[in-house]
Amino acid sequence: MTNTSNVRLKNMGEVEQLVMDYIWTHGPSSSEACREGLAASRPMKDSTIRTVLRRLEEKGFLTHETEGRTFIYKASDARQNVAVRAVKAIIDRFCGGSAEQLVLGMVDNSVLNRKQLERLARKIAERTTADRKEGHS
Amino acid sequence: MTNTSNVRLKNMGEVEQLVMDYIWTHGPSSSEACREGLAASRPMKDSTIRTVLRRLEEKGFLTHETEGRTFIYKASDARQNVAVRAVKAIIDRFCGGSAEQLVLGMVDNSVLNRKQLERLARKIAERTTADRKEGHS
DNA sequence: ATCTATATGTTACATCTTGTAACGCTACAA
DNA sequence: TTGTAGCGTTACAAGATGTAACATATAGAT
Repeated sequence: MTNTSNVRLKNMGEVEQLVMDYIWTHGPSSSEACREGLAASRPMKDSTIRTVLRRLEEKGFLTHETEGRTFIYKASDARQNVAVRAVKAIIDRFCGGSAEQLVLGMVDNSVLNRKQLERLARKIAERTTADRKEGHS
Repeated sequence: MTNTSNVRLKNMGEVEQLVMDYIWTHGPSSSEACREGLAASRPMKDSTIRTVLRRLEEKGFLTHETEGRTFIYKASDARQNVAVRAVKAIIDRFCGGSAEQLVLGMVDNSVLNRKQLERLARKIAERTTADRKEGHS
């Protein structure tokens, strides 16, 4: 419930996205690994990608540890959690903090299709039951 | 299904947010109305707010019509639709286009509480049934 | 007809963010 | 010891955003 992070969830730029996606997909990586992995779609000088990595770390999306003398960057958070936090930010901004309206809107707008809705309903049912047993609100 | 808008949903800046919120809350407004309405929390020169309004219109968030010689700005879209579109953007970016994972994540993260989940489940049930009758996917 | 208040048009500018990169320094390997 | 692989530092252009001054036009009052 507590606002876990003061870290402002600024938008990532296009390249920052690419790099995050690379790391989310390939796991902890060196700057060189990123550079090579992205070289085909997005050639970058090594200093470029290192700058991007550093900034992503400053923003809290990445952390790094040293292996030998090489920095290994890894995502601070799973892709999905970042997504959820981003959505949370939107909810706070546009929906006065209530996610419900938004999700209803998504349902109305068919952002979710039938199959998904069914699975979702099941999941919600489980969750609801579990909560009730544990007496959560 | 079709990508309805090419309008890139760039983040609004802080002041732009304030102005949009004002108009969403108060309905179509002149620049002066906005200025006065926001004066307490955010004093601005008239040329300032007019610039903001113009930019919001350029971005497609507002339109205006003339009443006498005064511009009356109104939101192009309801707050909620903008929110849904913003979330859609996130889904495309982080979830490969599938909203399901995200919403499940929201459920797991208690972004939605029990009461909301129940209402949501009901709504989903309705929606699902309706779809089935009409044979939608 | 002229003047004035009010509303819009235009232009400017500082700060931040993002993409891109050059240089320079250091430590390990041959 | 010397090259090279990696990091540190600094720079800079373009775009976004907040802020505002100055110019122009026009409806209404006198």
